[in-house]
Amino acid sequence: MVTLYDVAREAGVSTATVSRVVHGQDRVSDSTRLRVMHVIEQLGYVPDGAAQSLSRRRKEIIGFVCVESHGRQYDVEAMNLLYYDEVMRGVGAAVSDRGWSLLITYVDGEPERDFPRLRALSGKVDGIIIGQSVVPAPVLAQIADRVPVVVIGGAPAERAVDVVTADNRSGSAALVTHLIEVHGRRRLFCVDGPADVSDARERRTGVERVLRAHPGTSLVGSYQGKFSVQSGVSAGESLLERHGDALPDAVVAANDQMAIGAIQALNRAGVRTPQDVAVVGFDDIYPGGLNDPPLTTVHQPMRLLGERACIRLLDRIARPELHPRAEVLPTELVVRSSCGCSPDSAVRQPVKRTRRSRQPDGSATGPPQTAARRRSPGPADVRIPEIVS
Amino acid sequence: MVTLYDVAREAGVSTATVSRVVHGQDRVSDSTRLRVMHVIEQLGYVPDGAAQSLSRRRKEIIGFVCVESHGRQYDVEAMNLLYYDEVMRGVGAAVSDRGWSLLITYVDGEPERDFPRLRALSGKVDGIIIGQSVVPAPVLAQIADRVPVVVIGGAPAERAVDVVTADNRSGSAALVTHLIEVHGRRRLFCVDGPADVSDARERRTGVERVLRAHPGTSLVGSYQGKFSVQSGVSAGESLLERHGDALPDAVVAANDQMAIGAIQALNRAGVRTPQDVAVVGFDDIYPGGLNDPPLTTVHQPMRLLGERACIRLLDRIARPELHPRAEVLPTELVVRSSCGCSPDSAVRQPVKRTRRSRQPDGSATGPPQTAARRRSPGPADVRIPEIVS
DNA sequence: ACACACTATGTACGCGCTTACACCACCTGC
DNA sequence: GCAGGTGGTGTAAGCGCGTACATAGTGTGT
Repeated sequence: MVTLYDVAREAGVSTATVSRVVHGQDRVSDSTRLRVMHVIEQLGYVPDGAAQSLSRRRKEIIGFVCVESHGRQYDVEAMNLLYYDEVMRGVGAAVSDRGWSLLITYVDGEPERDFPRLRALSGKVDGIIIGQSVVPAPVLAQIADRVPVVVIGGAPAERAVDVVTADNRSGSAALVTHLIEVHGRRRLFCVDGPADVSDARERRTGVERVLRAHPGTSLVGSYQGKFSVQSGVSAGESLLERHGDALPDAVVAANDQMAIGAIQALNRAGVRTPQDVAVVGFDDIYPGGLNDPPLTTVHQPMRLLGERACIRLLDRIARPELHPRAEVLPTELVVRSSCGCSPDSAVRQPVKRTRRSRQPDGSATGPPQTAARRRSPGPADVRIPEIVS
Repeated sequence: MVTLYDVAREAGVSTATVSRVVHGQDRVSDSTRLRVMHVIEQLGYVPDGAAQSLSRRRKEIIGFVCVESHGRQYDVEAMNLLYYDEVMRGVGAAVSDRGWSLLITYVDGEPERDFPRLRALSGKVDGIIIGQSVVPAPVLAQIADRVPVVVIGGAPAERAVDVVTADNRSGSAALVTHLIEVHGRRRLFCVDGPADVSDARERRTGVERVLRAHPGTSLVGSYQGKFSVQSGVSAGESLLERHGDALPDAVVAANDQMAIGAIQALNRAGVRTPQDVAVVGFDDIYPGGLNDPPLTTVHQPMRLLGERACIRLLDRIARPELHPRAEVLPTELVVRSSCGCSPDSAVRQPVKRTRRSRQPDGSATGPPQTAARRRSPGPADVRIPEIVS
């Protein structure tokens, strides 16, 4: 292994000078610089990351905690992972823009294993990004006590850590408004997410609010799923069993996976989507557009979520005295066919904030600049046309 | 920040003893151990990763290089990433089983940016896993000169680095054999992958070998795509344009994305799959099963690929004197409907090695034990039934 | 009673790098 | 001619941890 000392000796300078050349900030005479650079090239010197971290007292690494459904359930749950993959890419992009690195840790929901893992992680990074409800709150608190933590998803004012989340409530409200006002749907069925996931609760709240504002509409029933395709299938079966005689005219699932599962179950029973029952999802994962029928859903800006979380985290690392904040990112309504719209009228429509949530620090965070700047061009900016259902 | 010294002072012992307690390997008296552990708990001590790495002369981190299509093309290419996400999860699982960590680096094909990034990466990890053709060979060679490197994918005997790959040739051969023998297809069209990706070349070779063995069959034409959905659409359009008067009866795409794209293009022109033209893919990415019609394809064991690559890498790190080897993992034929089979007869069938490839070290590597052990239960083990086309 | 083995613990150095500080040579202005 | 810069470079003290080696303490056999 080639070290700084080897380079220094070979170039006839001190280690300090080599270090200065490597980082190019301090003044070094041109002749010395050239000589040192030549030796570096020739010897193939690459600085040791561990030594740099130790010396700088900063590792320039951030940790990302990923959920991992192990073993048997893996295939069934596969799509659940799509969400985190997307977020991670956002984090990855933001991180490498700044020359930092990304350390991944997988947890599988087994506290015996997960806690030591996260604990060890906190000694290897300068900050951690984690999905909401990936680990229990007390564990999170212990970790957050050691290094800055940003939580992705969840209700804005939830915790004493930074939160970056999508505007779940407005998103599902927009979706239900579309079902009611454009397609005249009246009798809804909710496929909810797990009770301990506040994203899921927020989405349900959005539904209820719209229902309350529209006389003549009602919630026929609901089913609590687990965000998996399989639980969507179960939801569909439960729906058929309990309300087979008087089906609702729309199913609102708390995520795309469950919507896809529900469509499959209905389909098998001869109930057609969207003719008999409209079905909508949430998140806008990739396969949703490939589904038959293509899924109408709410786009959650997963990549941006990751980017913002990363930026927020780096900010906290640079200035630890800052108070935790929440940042709520806008969503988009993605109209495809499973709501009853014709395939031709596929559009994406930005969802406006229905109501500003209170922030932990009392301020109301608007959409960050990058939201608009980074949003992909094209369909997103198309105005919503007259939709013929 | 709480250090080893703080713990030692507080517990009234030396740092050596604390270190021994933390790692639990050397003998320490029970009373001392308990006292130290209590102090550790109380102070919330977590060892500093950088210091450990430096001191041990081993970072216990492995690097994974991920491709990242930036900007505009992002949405279109999205599915391309599914492959690496899956592989990465395999690597992640193997890595954390052993208590090591995973450091992710994204490259975007811009050598100016990529090379310094990889160079820096090599100073932060003990070894690197990278997809074939992610970076040019010379760059790879430079990196491999510094730390052990395992390449995922590619022809077995390709390089002076370790390779872990799926049996592309046998896989595509099995697919084409199925099309010919079960469905009586005779006139094929190939949608190839990029010329510099040897996975793609291998698949094409598999097709040709089967064609040669079956008199009366022929290759009507081919199109060179880029592995993206969009290029699959282009392939379909090109096919219609050039062979519209006498369509082939089957399209063999080098990956699922292009197969999906081709189906879309054919569909728009009123050509039905599989009635008019059968279309098959390769890889078995998740959305393929959701496609309309569900895609017949070859399952590439992406997760296992990641696991094996990781194990191989750790082996190389532990014993650097080992020679590079290639490991070829078996594939499975996944029969769904796009080949012409009925939806009910969906099966997965292990693909046997058609011919052993020569290995760099002269040995012929059979499927590793874990291949069979880890393969998910259920459909994979079902015998292939009589298929009615 | 003494040499020896064995266990429990402490001392101190090195891992490779950064950086505060010291130093030297040379220049400027009075 | 000399104080006071200023630019270029070297010296050396850590950063937090692991561990080889030294040491103290406690048996064991003769």
